[in-house]
Amino acid sequence: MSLFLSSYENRLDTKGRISVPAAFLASLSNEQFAGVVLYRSFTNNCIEGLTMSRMEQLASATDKMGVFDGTLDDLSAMLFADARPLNFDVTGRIMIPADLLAHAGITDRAVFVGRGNSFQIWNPDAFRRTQDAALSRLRKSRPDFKIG
Amino acid sequence: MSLFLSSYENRLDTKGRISVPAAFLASLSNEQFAGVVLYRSFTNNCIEGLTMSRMEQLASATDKMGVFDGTLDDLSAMLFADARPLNFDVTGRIMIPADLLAHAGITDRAVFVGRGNSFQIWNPDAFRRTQDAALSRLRKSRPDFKIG
DNA sequence: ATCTATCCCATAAAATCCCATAATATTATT
DNA sequence: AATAATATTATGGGATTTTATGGGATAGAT
Repeated sequence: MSLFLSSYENRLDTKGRISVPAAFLASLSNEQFAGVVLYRSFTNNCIEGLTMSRMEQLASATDKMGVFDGTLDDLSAMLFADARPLNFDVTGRIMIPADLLAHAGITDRAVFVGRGNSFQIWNPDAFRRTQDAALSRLRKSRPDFKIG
Repeated sequence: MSLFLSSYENRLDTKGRISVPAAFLASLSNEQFAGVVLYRSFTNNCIEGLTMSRMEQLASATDKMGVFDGTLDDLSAMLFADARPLNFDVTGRIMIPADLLAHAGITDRAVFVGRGNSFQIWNPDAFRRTQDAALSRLRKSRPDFKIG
């Protein structure tokens, strides 16, 4: 599966539609379901996004674990109940449900944020704030960190 | 995987394109993704470059966590959000996004600097300065280390 | 009938293709 | 070793395609 990388800011039109970035569409092109699955993040004021096949992976993972782990069971129950499968239209746009937009504080613009195997959708200002906070946290905790 | 070695200074054209050095293209020729992944260096005023397969390694390493609670390591979250996958054009050029150029202070020329498994892209003057500084640091710490 | 979602098409901006040419390096020839 | 011939690499620019976005028309639900 190809990764979700980078961040793309797009606009919601008057009908509430927003273009899924072309790079993300490419990552989703070999999925059988022509769309994405969205749900409210449990930890942030943002929307979480997954592919349908990843959703299915989660289902089979909880099948095995759920009986032994109460917390996991609660979480997955919540996730499945909350999840919204959304089809792309012909030009690759989706309509994000109003309650998700409200949860993320999104009105007219939104950022699609790559997270590797998943992605998030943020209010642009909120995202910038969180990124800055994460960066200074990183600099404080590992001032000498190296990548690669 | 073959290494990124040596440094090559190239010019950005009016459209913002720059040729990836032929030696680096050769190092990337057996990658499935015909391009590179760039991101702002967190520690220097330069751009970091990786192969896509290296990015995928990182993704599978972080895949274990964060499936349910959305928690990723700050570092990998930053990386995924910041990483720019850039395809080569037919002649082996890329377009470096404007914000990366700004971060590295690059206008019309840039140096591709080999770093073994990764590489960096620098403003030529800034690179020379850091190289000189590193060299004199080395000479100070080991007074018997002589070149030329 | 009114709202809402989806299809369909239009358009502007930006990215990419494709070909041409300049610069450099490499090889062959004397 | 010097020079010519050739291949490789870097760069420039017009033409084409992709991408994000806007909006009218159609169909289905309430």
